[in-house]
Amino acid sequence: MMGITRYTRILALFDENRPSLTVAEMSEALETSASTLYRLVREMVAVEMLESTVESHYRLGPLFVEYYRRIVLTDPLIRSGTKFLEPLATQAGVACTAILARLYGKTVMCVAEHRMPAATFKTSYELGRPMPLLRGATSKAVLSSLPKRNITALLADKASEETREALAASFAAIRKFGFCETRSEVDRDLIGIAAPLRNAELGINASVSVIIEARSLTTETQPQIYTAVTATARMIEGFMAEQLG
Amino acid sequence: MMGITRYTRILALFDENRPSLTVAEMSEALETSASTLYRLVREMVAVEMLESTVESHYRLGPLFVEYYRRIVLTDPLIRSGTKFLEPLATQAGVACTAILARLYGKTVMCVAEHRMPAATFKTSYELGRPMPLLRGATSKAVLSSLPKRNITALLADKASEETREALAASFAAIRKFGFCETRSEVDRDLIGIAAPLRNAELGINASVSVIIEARSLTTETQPQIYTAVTATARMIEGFMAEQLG
DNA sequence: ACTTAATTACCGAATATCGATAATTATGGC
DNA sequence: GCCATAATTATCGATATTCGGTAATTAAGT
Repeated sequence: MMGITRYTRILALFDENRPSLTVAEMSEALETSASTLYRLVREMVAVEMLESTVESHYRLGPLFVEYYRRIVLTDPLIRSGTKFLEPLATQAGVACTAILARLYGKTVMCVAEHRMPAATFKTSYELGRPMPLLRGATSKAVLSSLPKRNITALLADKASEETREALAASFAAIRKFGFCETRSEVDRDLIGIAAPLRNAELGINASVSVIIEARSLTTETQPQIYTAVTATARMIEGFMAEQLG
Repeated sequence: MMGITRYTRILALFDENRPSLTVAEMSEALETSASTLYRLVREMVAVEMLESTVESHYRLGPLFVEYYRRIVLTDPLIRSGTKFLEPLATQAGVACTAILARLYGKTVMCVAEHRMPAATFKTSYELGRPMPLLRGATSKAVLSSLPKRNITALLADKASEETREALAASFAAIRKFGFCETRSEVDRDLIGIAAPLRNAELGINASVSVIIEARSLTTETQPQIYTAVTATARMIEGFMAEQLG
């Protein structure tokens, strides 16, 4: 075993379906001696990546809440964009969830969201959940504004020649119209409408989107939603630029 | 250098005042060779604890957003309690911030909050920020419901003999009345009103509080606030107990 | 394209890790 | 509160990894 993966292998065991584990369970899952795991777990508890709880189980610890807070306080996109999500949802004029997502290394992730009480449907885009790169308006809008070489690097192992060309065409369309709309690409009967958002100086490639039910999109609501999304994107970009100082 | 602290020392450099650093800056701050730091940073970028950004700076990465999500989805307290914060704030009937905090190892930390739009004042209790153990209604309420031996262990190195006795008395009072009220102990001219909250089977020791401005607490508003806080605590405990299955 | 800075590769000495076993400390049941 | 049992920590030698200096490579800015 080597490096930081000693620890991240352990962390990866904890998720929605497995909120807590014993050392014996980790030992089994990772095929590593209990002796070693007790030592690693002890280190992780000391730095609060894990916490010891009842019945010799361990859980994720407060370090993650603390560093999430640090990200919220320091990330230029989150700082500039979060406050516009509620107004965007209102302006859209239909039951929707407004989200802010960004490219983070090789994944697109939702970093802030505002769910209207009326938006009762369930979306896959959830705060902190890594999303597919090539499906959904949110992801496509992010990629569309990337320099070509970054796109090729990202897609190198992901897409065939033809899908790559299809994607290039759709990215060109997004750049032309200023937004992207997809239907049922991520969740059945849901539509995503997203506008790209970037700041080259800060190295941020992102998008702002609204997710609505397919039946909410009519010739009447359409223009209002498109305008709201693209206008919000420009606004957030403006605020990010101000933050440079 | 040894163990996990190799990595956490680096993470600790990132905060509100230092959103991003170069390897040279880390090298300076940690008195470690750039050669070593480049290797460690590379590992951390690979697991998304850090992300590489413009001008050879590095930032905190998406792993923390992802694991924060996992905590939100799995922590019994957060799952049971968050939805009661908004009703609590409304029931309190004055401009307030409602928070859910818990003992996490050796620190009390706010794990969920609901700020009323009318609550314009600034509080030190913020999501993810470690709080002092011995000051403020929120922390005291958490400690008051702890078994005596745990309290002594926690206070071992923190308090003198006399403060320990004073604390023991205040904890007894909290247990008797079911809630705790402090004034200007954490933030000047702010009052915290907190009720303890625990579930022994889940090993959770927590509290639910409202923070208000001192002038909001009158003989008229008082009973309503006390009732709302203590009733909410009972309710959340009930929901946590249900989650055991 | 060219210059400079950033990042990775390489390598020997020093150090930490692994995991089996033994010792200690919590924990749960009376 | 005491005892049995499980959980956790300590020990230790062989082995693998880390450190950091320097060289090679890659990326960035002009």
